[in-house]
Amino acid sequence: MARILVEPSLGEAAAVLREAVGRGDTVVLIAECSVEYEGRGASRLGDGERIIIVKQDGAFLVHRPVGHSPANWQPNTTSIVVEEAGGGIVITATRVKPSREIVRVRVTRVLALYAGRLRDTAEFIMYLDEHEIRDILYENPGLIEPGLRLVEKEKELGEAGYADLYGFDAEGRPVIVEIKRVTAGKEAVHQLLRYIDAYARRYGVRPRGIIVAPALSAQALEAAKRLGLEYKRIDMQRLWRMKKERERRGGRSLLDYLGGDV
Amino acid sequence: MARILVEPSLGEAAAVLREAVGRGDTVVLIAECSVEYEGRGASRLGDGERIIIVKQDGAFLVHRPVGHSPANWQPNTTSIVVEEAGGGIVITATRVKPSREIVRVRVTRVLALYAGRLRDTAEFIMYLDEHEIRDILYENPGLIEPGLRLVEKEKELGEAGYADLYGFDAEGRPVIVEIKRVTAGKEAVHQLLRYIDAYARRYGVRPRGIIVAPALSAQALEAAKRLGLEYKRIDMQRLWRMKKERERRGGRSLLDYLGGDV
DNA sequence: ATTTCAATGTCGCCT
DNA sequence: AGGCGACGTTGAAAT
Repeated sequence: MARILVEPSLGEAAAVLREAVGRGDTVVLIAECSVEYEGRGASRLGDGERIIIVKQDGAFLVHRPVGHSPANWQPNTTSIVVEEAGGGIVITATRVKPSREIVRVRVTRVLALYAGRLRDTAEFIMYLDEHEIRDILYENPGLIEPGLRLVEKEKELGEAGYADLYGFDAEGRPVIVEIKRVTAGKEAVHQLLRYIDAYARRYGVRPRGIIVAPALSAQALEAAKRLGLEYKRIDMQRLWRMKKERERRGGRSLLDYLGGDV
Repeated sequence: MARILVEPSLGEAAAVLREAVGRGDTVVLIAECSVEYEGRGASRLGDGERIIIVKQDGAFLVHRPVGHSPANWQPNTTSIVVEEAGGGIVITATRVKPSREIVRVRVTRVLALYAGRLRDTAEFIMYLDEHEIRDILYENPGLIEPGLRLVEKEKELGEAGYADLYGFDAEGRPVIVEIKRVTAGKEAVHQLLRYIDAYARRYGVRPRGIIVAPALSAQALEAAKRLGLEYKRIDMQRLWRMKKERERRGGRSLLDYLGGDV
């Protein structure tokens, strides 16, 4: 059964907190606290009013009243210990695995507390990540260039890594494609260059290299030009609309909707 | 004044929620909901019990009862709109800035609601980030190599970027150092290579290149060897101890305490 | 278990 | 405002 406390005493809050954590329930605290972290790095955060969350799998979060990301956290906590010490509640979340890391929260006042088991079994579905974009382009090479024939996804190129797409253009020259779903920077250019070089070393032919992205930074464009690499702009919104259209109409090819270029 | 509601009606919750959001207060909802997102990507999440947070700067989070990261979120929301529709509350968090993005939550049942203004003005201090490590190494070049003399931090190398450290070894040869505070991969090797090449082009001398990191992946080590680059392992724990020694802050670290009590 | 790469990455710094 | 690189990045997939 869920428990909700409004401005409880620290002792009361500690008791409910300890029991809930022991049962593996979700706990949400609105509380004044300070936080220390030591592990890969180290941090200190003085007193303030925050949202503290202990999840059912031991995930631990301290959120300040502003900002998207937590001030401190612990992803897969091996142990969460609740103690009363020095007129406050001390919550210690310890993780050992990749490296030993500790988050310690000292709670000095509790404004509100929720403790209970949340039921959430729904499936989370994500659309149009890079993987899906690659698949769409692989099946519709005309979106990149007329006459392009793609023969491989994730082409292995030794220590250089894996090229997103590989194929041959209308004139039979090998083509390597690097896809970015957001504005590409120069690291994308250098990544593509590594693939090109690895390919050239292995096959003795320098392939064309094409960066496919919704945009390319000025410096990256400059670098690409200088290095003989190409850039093909792709409209993600349009790709998204085409995907939805295709799903709605029941599995027709994107090529059916190709008026001109993308 | 803070408001806390326990299993309120949807109308009651909506009213409080709307008012709190309008005032720019923090709102924490424990509620059954479904979530849709469309923007750079798109996602769907069916009904389940979750923690919904609206922060004072408009940051918006939907947390499932497990996992460290939010299922859906909105970092810097331009607008948050609360509506009652179809027997539920619809919260729409819209952002326009980098690209138009919408998160829409349909709340079907509210288990608990907190709304209030949280006061948190404390400073967050982060220790041992890459910047600080660079400074420590700059002042203690012997940690990298005996006889090393460092002359510049963040050495500008044109379009290649900025090398972390630059100096000369005991024999007077130029040295470029790339620092990674976690295990370095091959992108670190290639990054260093870019600096080396840029330096060689500009000064007509090929400098030594040293990757300083707590570890180097096998492939990266292979690549470094082949490319004539060097690797110097650095013990982050030791650096941390040196830093504390240097600052003479007094008081032992959390890890020391934990090491003792286990 | 390690390595690699994408991410609705976010965040901060700097131009 | 845009580019760039770090992050206690996290997370997932592949080796």
